[in-house]
Amino acid sequence: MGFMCDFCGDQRSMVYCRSDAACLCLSCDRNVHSANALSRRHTRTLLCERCHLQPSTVRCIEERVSLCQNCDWTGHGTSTLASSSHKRQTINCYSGCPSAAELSCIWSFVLDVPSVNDACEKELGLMSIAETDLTGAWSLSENNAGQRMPRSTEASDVCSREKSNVLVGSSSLFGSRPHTSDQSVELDNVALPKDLLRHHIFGMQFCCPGTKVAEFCGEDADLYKEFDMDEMDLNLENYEDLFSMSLNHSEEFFENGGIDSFFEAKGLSFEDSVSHSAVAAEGSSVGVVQQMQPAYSNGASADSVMSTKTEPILCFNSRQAQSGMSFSGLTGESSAGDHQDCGASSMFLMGEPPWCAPSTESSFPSTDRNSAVQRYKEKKKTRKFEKTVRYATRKARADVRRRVKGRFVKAGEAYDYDPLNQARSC
DNA sequence: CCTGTCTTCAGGGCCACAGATGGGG
DNA sequence: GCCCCCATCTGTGGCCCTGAAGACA
Repeated sequence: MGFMCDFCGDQRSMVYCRSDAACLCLSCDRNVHSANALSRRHTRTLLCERCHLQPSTVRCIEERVSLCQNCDWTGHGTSTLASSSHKRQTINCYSGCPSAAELSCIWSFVLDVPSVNDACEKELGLMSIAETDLTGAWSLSENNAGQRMPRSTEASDVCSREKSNVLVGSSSLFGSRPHTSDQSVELDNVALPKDLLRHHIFGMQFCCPGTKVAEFCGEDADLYKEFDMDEMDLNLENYEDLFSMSLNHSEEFFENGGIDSFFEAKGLSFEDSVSHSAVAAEGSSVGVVQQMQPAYSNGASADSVMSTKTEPILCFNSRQAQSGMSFSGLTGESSAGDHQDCGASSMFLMGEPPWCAPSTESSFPSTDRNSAVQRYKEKKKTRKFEKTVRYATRKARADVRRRVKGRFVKAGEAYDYDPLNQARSC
């Protein structure tokens, strides 16, 4: 790894692929990762512009430089440094083969770099995307209180902030960024790049077996093929059971207690989205899909965001759901490592981000963060780790089997616990 | 600040037995 | 190739034990 692209050795390296442990220029990144479905799943992020060795996790807005955790910590971590108050923005990973326009949406600052801009236009080309009416039932969660991210941008810059929120994206919509449920931002009020939004929408639909890209995308279908996640093995055992519900019945669904009750009835664990990523899904008012899609399949281009050994446990933000059926994130028992793949988002889960020195230099309100951490801990405490039962018959038998101190006993022998009678024989 | 004690929590093991699996005839 | 028989393996839930981690004096 170094300053030059590991693949061509000719161009300046711009992105870091964790899966390949390689630094690549944009053109090689696209070439290498468009080879097959598996390579498209590799998550990449910008390369640290200081050490040129590690993937960057944060961009210092003041210095206009992308930094890895180490360099960020070195440069900003000490509260005595003036730079410690620099406003920083989380950089997240992406996968698939995004166009230059999409990259510029994900990393709004990318086009600040002339070489990147040139490479984008030259190697990738800009794609024209028809306007699509996407207003309506979408809602996206804002940053978690624990996030350091776009809060650092000025409040007056609503558009850019929301752009960052949503698009920094692979981990905003796709990724592992935690969020709180009570901080929703309606897209109606936000100027979102619609092309990328379409990716989120259709990318999710792609992953739904049987869904035809063309049905939704029309002549733009090709554009979204790169985000096609048909190959993904979702292994969602309760898929049909969960999502066979038609959106036509969504009103009844919510009247009956919404998603909480639904998950309870299904025997699935339900986690607050605090611990999970924000993944948008279609609202009923979009009126395109007839069935709800498994939100976590929307990992679509985020693929490796949930490095996808995921139990069929979905995270669903009920409040968002009630306000228009917008899904929020999910994965099952995402490990910290899973989140780390996507940059700093996991740090909220794991504790203090490197740049979040326990002092006041952060622009983020500590009370919000503390409350978010508190909520997360409470949720974690009460979280139910459901396990998958492979053989229902064995479970049924075990459920009625008599025991002594929790151990099964032979039929007819003395027992101290009978699941059927809750009685003791001795 | 260090040390010892207590509490809390997570993870693994144990048990019987029906069903799954694989080998041999 | 197909069928049958037999031995072995697997997985199921509740309780207990143990070690790690945190809280507290």
